Amino acid sequence: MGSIDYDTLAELYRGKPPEVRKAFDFQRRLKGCIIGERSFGELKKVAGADISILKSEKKLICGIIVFSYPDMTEIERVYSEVDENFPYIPGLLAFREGPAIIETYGKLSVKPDVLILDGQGTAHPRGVGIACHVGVLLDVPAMGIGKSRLYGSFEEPGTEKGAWTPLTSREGERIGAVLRTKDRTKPVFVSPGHRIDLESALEIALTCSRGLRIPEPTRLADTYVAELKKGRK
DNA sequence: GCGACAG
DNA sequence: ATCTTGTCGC
Repeated sequence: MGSIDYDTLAELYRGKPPEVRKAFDFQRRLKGCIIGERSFGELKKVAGADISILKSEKKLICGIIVFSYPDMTEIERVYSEVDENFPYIPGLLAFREGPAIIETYGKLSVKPDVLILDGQGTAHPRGVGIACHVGVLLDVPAMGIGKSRLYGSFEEPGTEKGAWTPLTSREGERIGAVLRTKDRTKPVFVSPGHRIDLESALEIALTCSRGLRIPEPTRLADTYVAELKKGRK
């Protein structure tokens, strides 16, 4: 693993007014730890994570569900409630949701081969979206599937399921892809997080999309945390 | 200075 | 993320 230490992270999260400059420094260091190649064998388990917010309690509810791949049969689901101590700032989403996801991941008795996160991986202004951030800190293969664009330019992909176009950074680098997961619906934004390449991420995203726009892992994790939230109200 | 801006 | 009614399509 790289040289990222939790003390720096914990210190950062404690900052009352968000210390954006320190977050940027952290992302710069984290970027050097990202492995952009596929480093896992046969894909047998995938997991999806999502967050919902308990505004009154100032807490985040995180849920993670592990599925067998490619049949998408649920294997395990866990959740946790964590204090909300960082605001939502575009480009710094991982500092808000990352701690909850990391804590919840630790509760899994079955670890997935790939973790799918709601949001971007390398398709980020500094190349370190939440999928990279969480993937590196947990040292687990991770990828991001976002419902909308954060960074990068692209051409609209074809309208048929499976069609995709590259997401390009300002410097001309291919940082992700815009993928049509369902015919004639808004495409999703796929990008590598850690220990995976774009081609593998695209294949996984498409295989997990069972006729719906949002791939099963994150889609079901979303309904899971929504139910947990409802039950707490 | 003026937009853009994951969840 | 969250708020929030009806409504269009399979």
